[in-house]
Amino acid sequence: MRKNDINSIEIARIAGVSRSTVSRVINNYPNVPQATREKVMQVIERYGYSPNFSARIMTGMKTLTIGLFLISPEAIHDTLTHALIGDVIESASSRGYYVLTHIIRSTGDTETVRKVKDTFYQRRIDGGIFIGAANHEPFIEELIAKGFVAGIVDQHLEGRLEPNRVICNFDNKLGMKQGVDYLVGLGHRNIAFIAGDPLRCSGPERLKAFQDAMAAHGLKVNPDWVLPSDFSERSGYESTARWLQSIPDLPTAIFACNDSVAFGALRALNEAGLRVPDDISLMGFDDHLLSSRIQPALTTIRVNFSEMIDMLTRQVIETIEDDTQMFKKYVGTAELVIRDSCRNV
Amino acid sequence: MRKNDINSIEIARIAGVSRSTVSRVINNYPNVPQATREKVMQVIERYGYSPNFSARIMTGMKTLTIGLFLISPEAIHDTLTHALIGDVIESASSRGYYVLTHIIRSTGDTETVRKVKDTFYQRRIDGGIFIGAANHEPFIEELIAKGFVAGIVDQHLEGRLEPNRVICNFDNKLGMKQGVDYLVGLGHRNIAFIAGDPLRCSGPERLKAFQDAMAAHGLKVNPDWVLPSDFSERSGYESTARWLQSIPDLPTAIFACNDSVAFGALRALNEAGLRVPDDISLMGFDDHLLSSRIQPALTTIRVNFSEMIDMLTRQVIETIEDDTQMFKKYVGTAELVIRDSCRNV
DNA sequence: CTGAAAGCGCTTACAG
DNA sequence: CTGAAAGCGCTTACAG
Repeated sequence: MRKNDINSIEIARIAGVSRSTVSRVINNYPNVPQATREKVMQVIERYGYSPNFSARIMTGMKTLTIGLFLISPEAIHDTLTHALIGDVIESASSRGYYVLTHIIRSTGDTETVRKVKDTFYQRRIDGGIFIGAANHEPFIEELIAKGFVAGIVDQHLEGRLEPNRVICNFDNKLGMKQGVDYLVGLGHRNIAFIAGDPLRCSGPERLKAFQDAMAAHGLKVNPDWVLPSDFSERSGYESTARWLQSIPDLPTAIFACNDSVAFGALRALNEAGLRVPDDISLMGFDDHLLSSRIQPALTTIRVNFSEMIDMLTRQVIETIEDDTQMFKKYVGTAELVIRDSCRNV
Repeated sequence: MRKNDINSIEIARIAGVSRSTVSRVINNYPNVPQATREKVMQVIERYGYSPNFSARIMTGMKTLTIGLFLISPEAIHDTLTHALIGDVIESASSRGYYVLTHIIRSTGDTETVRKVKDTFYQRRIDGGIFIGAANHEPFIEELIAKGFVAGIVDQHLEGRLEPNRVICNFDNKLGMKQGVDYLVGLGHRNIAFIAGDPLRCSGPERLKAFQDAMAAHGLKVNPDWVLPSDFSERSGYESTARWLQSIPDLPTAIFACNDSVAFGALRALNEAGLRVPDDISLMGFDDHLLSSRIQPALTTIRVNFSEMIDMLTRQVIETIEDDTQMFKKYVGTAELVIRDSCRNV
């Protein structure tokens, strides 16, 4: 394309000052007399001049851009993920920031990881937000160690309290407790659990919280009733289908680590001729956008994603703009939402 | 933050060549002997060097980034819009491109428009995609006139066939015809229409297509039965509610310009004690993600948004990479999807 | 208060 | 095949 119409040298010449002064005006330096400022501003306005972005970055200025990196092996067709992206953009835009988004198919692909790291090293962004990463993801830790600000959804690393690490977590403990209390209150004693990705923070955390909540009622968890998944609908379906073929007797309820997995489990149950909640109760976690719309409407634990993402984005930006900030962690709320997928036994 | 660890001068020194040669290696120039290339590459690998992004841009290189600009007065909480954003990111990521997203609340805000234009002028992006713009949006036309490549969803401007203009449209004519044919086939003669935003391309286009399709059956459109909207659910609700209070008698069916508007109309109808489809039939356009899930499931015209967006993104990137490309326009498909919201009369 | 100059890190004709 | 040098457009100590 063509180069910028006009540069600061031209503006300086026309306004009858030096480039230094033009720069001072643009950057609102205090030591410029009002008269000079106005004179320069007029020329700037007249010619529609705006300083070259790359040139400014090379001198060390901020980019007013944050990166958004989605780690997802599959194409992103999940409405919840879409909403998260939208929330980050919404939140950043409202603060005058751009969002540079990229999907990371696999963190094992060195080429991709290199490109993402370069985004930071080359200062295309002032900071980044990571969604879907493993609890311990080496390249993210490397970036944090180098001092870049990183916002991470769903992470818990003991003792890592760097000021440039911004965390936002789910209240898995509270959520699981509410869910289990509710199921037990309905008379359930035999409850299966579909666990999430063991590498992600909420995978083991939700499982542990489930076990603890069960134990609080003096109930123990049958190891054969803990199924694996990776938080995806597909894995929920496959895992449940396989499990149904292998077990001698059924629990009265299934608690899924999230709603997507519950959707998959529901499908597998239906295909096996089991009806929810008549034959078996099903409980989710997250309150996915579709949870109120499926048949039967899913009883679940509501997480306020919009609020969490907005908070995370806001704090990432604050940390970028003020490097005296401390380590920050936000924990979202968890609230039982009773619908139609669980019944009395 | 801190500056890049190492620069091309260092690499050159260590490899025992000049910066020119390092640059030639990085950019895969042919005139570098294999031995030299390997020697330099080794040093680059060893030090994890990658050339500074801003510096490269200043010399006129591509940014491998496209802008995505969403024009929307309201906060974006619509799942369809979220999906569109996801599709652009998905499509661009798969081609190695980053997406810089920004929401434009109002094209009347000169400050915002200025910032968006600067994104192009300052070469932060190689091209942009616009969603939700008016059919004729001055600042977009200005960018196209300056030679920037712009991908636009839903635009038709007679005779504007610049090679850097990439268009993707809906087949409004075919869609409306299918919808009207279906309704007429069910016995409907009196059909109301909720029109879309008159400034957007598909607003007047769908209305015209509706009128033409009706005329083809010898039916004329009652002017009192053409309601306004701006394509939003809210406007569909408000417009329908107001209209219901003012009209002496009801049509047997309502054709909404899109599904969001249909959702709003449905709510207004329900609140007025009218049931769909028993008391009145309702038809949408787009096949929104929720259309199959609402009560009653909405009969509508399916548009393959994912495919449209993927095509648009792809062609924008192709146009960026090869400036000998011609003007391109893609028209999506339109297909009747029969569900439960229309009945025989 | 203000200008001349250095510096940011590349790429690309140009000359050899 | 390769290097020295110009150029991209800013900002920011520095000196006055």
